[in-house]
Amino acid sequence: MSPPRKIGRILASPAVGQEETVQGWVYRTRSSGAIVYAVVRDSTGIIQVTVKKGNLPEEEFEAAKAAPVESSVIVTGKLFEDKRAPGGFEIKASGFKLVGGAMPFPITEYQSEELLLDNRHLWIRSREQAAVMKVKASVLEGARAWLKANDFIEVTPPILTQNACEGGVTLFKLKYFDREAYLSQSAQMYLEALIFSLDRVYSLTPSFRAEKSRTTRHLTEYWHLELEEAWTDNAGNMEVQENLVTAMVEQVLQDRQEELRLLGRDPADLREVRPPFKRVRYSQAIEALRAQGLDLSFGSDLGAVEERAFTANEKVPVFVTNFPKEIKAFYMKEDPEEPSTVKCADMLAPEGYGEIIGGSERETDLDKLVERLQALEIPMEAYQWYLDLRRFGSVPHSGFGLGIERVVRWVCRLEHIRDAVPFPRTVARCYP
RNA sequence: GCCGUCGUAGCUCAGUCGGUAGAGCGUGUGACUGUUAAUCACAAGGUCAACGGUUCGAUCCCGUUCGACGGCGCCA
Repeated sequence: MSPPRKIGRILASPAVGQEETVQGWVYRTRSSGAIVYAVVRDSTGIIQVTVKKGNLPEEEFEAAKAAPVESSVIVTGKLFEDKRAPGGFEIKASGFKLVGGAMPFPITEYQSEELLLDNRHLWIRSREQAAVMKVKASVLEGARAWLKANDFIEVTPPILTQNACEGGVTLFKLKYFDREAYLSQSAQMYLEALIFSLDRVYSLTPSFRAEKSRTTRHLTEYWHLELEEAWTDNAGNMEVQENLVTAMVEQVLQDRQEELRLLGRDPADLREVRPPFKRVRYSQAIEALRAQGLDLSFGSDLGAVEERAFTANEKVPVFVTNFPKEIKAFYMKEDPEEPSTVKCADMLAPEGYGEIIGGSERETDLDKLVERLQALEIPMEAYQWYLDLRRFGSVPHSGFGLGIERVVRWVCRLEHIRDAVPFPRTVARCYP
């Protein structure tokens, strides 16, 4: 016997008059005396089940009448087309089996953000949350498919580390037996080591940042797609970035248009995402923003306000390149054509969603690296293995890190990044 | 780290110019054979975040603490 059809399948190819079985959860019930209307949901959709007294055993009718929201049920009955039913079809129940009852569901009509976050383990049953998770799966699928097709090898760097990759960024410290260690905030240095045997590598790992950031684009734990390739300069790496992001978006467009619409994102917006993306030098960006009336000088970083102003009217991501050396990480390569800047690129999502990728060509000169580390007063002991990479057959190489949830936030038009992950970890929340 | 807003029923909120509190939703009971976040009737449900101060009297005024949310900086 074949398994019962999912609701989405039943609605996509309705077999009117045929008996169907639905395994799902009570989404909503209404009762009108001897008729109970139970809207049932599963992972694919919702359908109305009409339960009439007399059409099924008395105790099953009573069970349907009393079933609270989110009770799990198995319903059997024939499918009918009916304009009065939400979605246009309904199942007239000949059987209604209560599998698991439910307490009064804490999430009802109007709810505060706090309650929804406290009850995240239940809130993820909502259609919006489910849609986001499906889009995210397609983003990851699209990324992996493109990377495989382009000869990037997935590697598995450690999460426990003793390296503070970017100096300034705060780390989660933990006890590692009788020593200290940190949760990784970036796999970059490990990926740099791996290119010497594998050439083109990437990793998909959680990254952890103990930043006390209260914003709509920061998580303390997020999924980080990092990539490193040997024999490539910053310009070549930017092509990888725009092609990869385009592939992610294309996969979403292929699989998840219905979910996008549910979330309020018009798929047509995303069809405009194609390489090449616009490239703007930092100095030009500053000028353009000044022309808009913003008060900026060369050397100040682009903040949230500036990023928003710069990309508000874009439909496609934009690269900003050649940031001043002082405001960027120690491992970024100086640009010989403009030595006050480094060969780096930030990819900014359109519509003001902000940075989704930070990438650069890496400094290969050992002395310059040491100099930068000293200037920033970064303790050198933990970096000896990293400096070794410049001592043994150093090659030009470039790479970047991409925040998966930031991409999902943009693609799904989410107000807050925490909705791009089922159980968000932020500065104020580590539960549930 | 900085700035701001909020905490009253299970939930969303109103309210008390300082005299111990109300609505809607949800829940319970009953009615209803075509509902669309159904409707109608009745009922239960409160240490007004915690602690301290002022006061005859504080949920309300003042202070402290805790919690939550929003924004900045920093980043992906």
